Amino acid sequence: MRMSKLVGRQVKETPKDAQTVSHRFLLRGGYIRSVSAGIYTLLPLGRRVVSKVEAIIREEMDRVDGQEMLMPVVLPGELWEESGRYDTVGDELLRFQDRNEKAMVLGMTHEEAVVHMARTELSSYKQLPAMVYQVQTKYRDEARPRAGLIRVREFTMKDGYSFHANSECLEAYYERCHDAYVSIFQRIGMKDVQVIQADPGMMGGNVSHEFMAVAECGEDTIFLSPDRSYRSNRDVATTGLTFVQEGALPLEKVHTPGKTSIEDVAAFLDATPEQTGKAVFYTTGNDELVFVVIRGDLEVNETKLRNHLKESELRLATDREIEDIGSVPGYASPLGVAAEKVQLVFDRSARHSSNLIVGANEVDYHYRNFNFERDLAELAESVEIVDIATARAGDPCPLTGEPLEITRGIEVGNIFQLGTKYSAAMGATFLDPNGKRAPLIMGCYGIGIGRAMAAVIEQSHDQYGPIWPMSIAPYQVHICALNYKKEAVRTVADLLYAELHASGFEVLLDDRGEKAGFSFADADLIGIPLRLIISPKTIANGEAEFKRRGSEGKDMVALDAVVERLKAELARES
RNA sequence: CGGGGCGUAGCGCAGCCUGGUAGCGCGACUGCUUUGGGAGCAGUAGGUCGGAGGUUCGAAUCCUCUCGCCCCGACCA
Repeated sequence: MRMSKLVGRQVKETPKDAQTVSHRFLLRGGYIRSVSAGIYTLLPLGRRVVSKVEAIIREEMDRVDGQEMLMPVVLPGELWEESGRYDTVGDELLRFQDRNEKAMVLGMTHEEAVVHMARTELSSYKQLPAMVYQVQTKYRDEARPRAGLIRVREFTMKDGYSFHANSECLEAYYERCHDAYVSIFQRIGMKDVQVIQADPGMMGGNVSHEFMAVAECGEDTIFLSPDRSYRSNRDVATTGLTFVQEGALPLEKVHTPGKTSIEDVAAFLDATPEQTGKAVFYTTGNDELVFVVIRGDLEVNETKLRNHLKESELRLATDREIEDIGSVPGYASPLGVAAEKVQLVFDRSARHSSNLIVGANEVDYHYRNFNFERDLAELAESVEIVDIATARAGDPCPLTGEPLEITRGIEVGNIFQLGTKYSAAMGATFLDPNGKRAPLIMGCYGIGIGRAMAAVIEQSHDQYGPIWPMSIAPYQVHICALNYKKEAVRTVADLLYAELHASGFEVLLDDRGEKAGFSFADADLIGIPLRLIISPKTIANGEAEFKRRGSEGKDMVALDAVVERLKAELARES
């Protein structure tokens, strides 16, 4: 490609709307342009990078027996009603009506569509397992798009769906897909991708993993053990915390005037927050009250609680609601709680700690020395004890006991063992060898392609621009022809350009005749890995200067050795 | 959806407080010179000041409403 004809200019000044590194460089390098909040046009350079990412993904998906297909972006609402998600998914699902006032949606993921296909195409165990995938536009009406391609409304995703006759088959295939993902992210040049346990969320299912590109600007918080053997999303992270267990002291009611917060009570009674039990009330979507007890220094993790209760809606209860069940806000107590009016949930921290300070369910009073075993013996059967605490940096790792570290990550891929959630709801069944009908067992596998491109830049750049891995660079070689308007330079540059083309290289030729600094700065901003500089000086010696993007060194190469040299450089990459 | 910020030429901004009919840098176009880290000179084109309403003799500037964009948070396969 000749740069004089390349659509998409490089911009010197940083657009004020761009904050993150990848956003700035994608904009400035002429890779993308914003059309509306979270909606982008891919310029030719950006399209080339994305095509390469897609090609690698296709190869790896085909290698695990995936079959590429293509489903529609616009889907009938009734399909989403069948799965139940028409109502359960929030406003991210863009709903609209067609001219006949029929409810339609823009696909934000394609479980419904793929099950619609599967229930007519997959009817026998002999066809299983099967995996189909597509590279397709998704639309999610995000409340707040941000950070360029990291969080957008319209985006391209590779989504794959597997179908199995039994869960062993799903689990085995899930592993294969996991490995394919590891290899995809390696091949597109990501330097640090952590596979972590995740919360399946609205997708449903039990097992799910997220592929996180470690980056400062990431939106997700990841917990890691120092040796990386434990890796988890904040939503599911657990800890190896131990709890103080000593002999139970006598229960003692104490006057604590006006002390309603954990900090105040602890300070007033000369104790630490770890020696207290905190009462937190939630209200479910059905207006039922949940009474959570957790050690005072810990915070409730609402995602864990939501999963435990199998409630999609959960909010903090109002004082009024707390009073309605006979509890006293600020002094609520597990002791004497109206167990028939409220679901009592004990975090393991409160269950396994002894002699806690808890509310007395009476204004201005607390109890010392609450012990679950002794004081709630009669409820021991009915009270659920679970881990619903938010993990903290520095908490012991559940596997190694080492302090957990926290880092930020960009979710570039995720995989789920869906099970039969969609197939059962939508009647996608197959006949097993005994002629028995059963719902298909499913897995699904996604990669955000634009996001992956942005994540690579986050992990591979310098102050001047991206440093593309060879595997996804828009071009492999960038020729800066200085003084291109001089015939001698033009002749050599054009010849080299043609020669490299003939040898199979992807080449960008800067034939604009700009000043050296201008040309170099644009080359840095584009970030192509191999650079050749041709100028009156170099051709006088029959040479070109070779430089690798992102490294300091440069050297002179004889013009007739250039192809060979570049081939060697290319080989070094793979 | 809560909080904050910003909308003036393709991009980055000044002007607004204290109303008087729009400017700077970069970019674009033409010509000449220049050519190894974002060149110089001369010239040209380009803006209903996000939109609507109001106050005023007069509004980019003051008031009201509205739309859009960015950031933080909530939310988020």
